Amino acid sequence: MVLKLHNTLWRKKEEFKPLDPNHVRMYVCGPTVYDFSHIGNARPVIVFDVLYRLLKRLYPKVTYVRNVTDIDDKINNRAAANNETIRNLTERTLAQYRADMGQLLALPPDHEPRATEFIAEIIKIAQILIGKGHAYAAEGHVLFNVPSMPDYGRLSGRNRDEMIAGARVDVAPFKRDPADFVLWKPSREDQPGWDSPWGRGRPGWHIECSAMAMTLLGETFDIHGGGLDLIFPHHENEIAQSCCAFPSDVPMARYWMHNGMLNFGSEKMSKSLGNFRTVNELLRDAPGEALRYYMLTGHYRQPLEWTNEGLKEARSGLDRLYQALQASDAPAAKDVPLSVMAALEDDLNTPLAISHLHEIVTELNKAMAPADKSRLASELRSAGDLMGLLREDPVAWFRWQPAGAESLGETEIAGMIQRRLLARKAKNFAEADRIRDELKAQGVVLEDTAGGTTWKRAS
RNA sequence: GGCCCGGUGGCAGAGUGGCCAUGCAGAGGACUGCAAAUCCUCGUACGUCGGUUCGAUUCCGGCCCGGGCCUCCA
Repeated sequence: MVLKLHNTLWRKKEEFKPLDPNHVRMYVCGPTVYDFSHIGNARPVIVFDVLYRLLKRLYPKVTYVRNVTDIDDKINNRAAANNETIRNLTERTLAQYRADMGQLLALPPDHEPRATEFIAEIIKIAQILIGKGHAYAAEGHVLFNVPSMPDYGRLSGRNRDEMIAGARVDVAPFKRDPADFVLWKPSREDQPGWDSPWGRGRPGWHIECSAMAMTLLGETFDIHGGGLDLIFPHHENEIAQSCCAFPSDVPMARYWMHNGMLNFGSEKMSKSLGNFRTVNELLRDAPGEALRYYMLTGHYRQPLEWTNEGLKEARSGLDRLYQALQASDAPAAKDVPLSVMAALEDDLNTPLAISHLHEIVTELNKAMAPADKSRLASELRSAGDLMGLLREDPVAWFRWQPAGAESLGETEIAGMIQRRLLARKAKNFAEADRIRDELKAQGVVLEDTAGGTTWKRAS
């Protein structure tokens, strides 16, 4: 099998061939740290985490970079509104982001560079671009001159004239061309800024990614990922900056991958529309793994509708997998089942991969021989590993409750189960059922099995 | 207005030129003191109108509907 990925550059799937088979390099646009991440923000994190895990399995070395934007006007405004320092806001938000993404079982990237640590490189690239005639300084700004790049618009498939025709943004008087965009802009005294050849200022939005990717991954690398909504202008402009500064026949990255949007009420979930649920609040409704599973039940390029019912279904689906896993504690197999591998290698078809997980479960549930059970359980764990699923202890999975929940303690439950056992032995089923009902009212469900009585918390 | 995506059974969501997705929910059955879990069975799914074809949900075209980008956005 070969890995096939959808490349936005040509809008089709193609075989993945790394520039260096011994070292795959991937860059994904990360968060602007000024507020809680909503579940839509988590989609690329989860999707590219699966890709990262897959690449690590297929290649000897993978370097995954996900940046942190810690210089931005939204940050400035929020810090002022909160009456806290910018540093405090960005540190606090980043810590929250890392905690949330960890709950979603996303591996930390190899590097999480911050824009503010790459100011020197940003200035350097701006200077190179000016030197090559692709950018110019004007009134304390440095602007990228779009007409200087003949094939600008290749990624997003739009040309300059269309953009200007549809542009709803005011054109600053110092722009030579309406499509020109900012590489560097001046800062007022009360705004964060760094000294530069053009005076005290700060970087524009797009250039930080060019600077960080170039520094950590090189002038060209394999995969650049992010949300569909970043194709234009963000990624288009990254390509413009990087390609004009460091000419190459590779448009910055060989493979440009974009995840679809999460919908909430059949509209794109977004901060500006206000129709979002933060990861943090959702973690009070369900385990992070359920959020992750839900995300992977849709193909990453398709829109995915986010609903409370959907989250419940995701939990039920995982319940089935964990239920089956209780048949054997055999460790993960070395090899991932072919069906699952093939699905993931086909442009990360996670919904198909999950359906194969369920097929393995059906087989496992039917298996009688212990050898078959342990083989299938270890296959299931192995496939789960590749997708960042099923690492929890099944018993713990079924006893999950939100942090800080006040409910019946385990010793109390054990005591009641003991009393019920005695009642059952005495054939006092009325009393036994009374205890069952009492526990059920507390959200505890009992299961009588051949091996004894176990309990779960109802979801 | 320009440029892109989509419309699959009650719901979610893959996929394919002719045969099975898968899960959740529902119905019936097996098992069970009860329950849970599990297994088995079931529901004539592919927006619409044409075209290509021996055959189309799958390919092509028109139409209708929905969404995204063009402005900060994952």
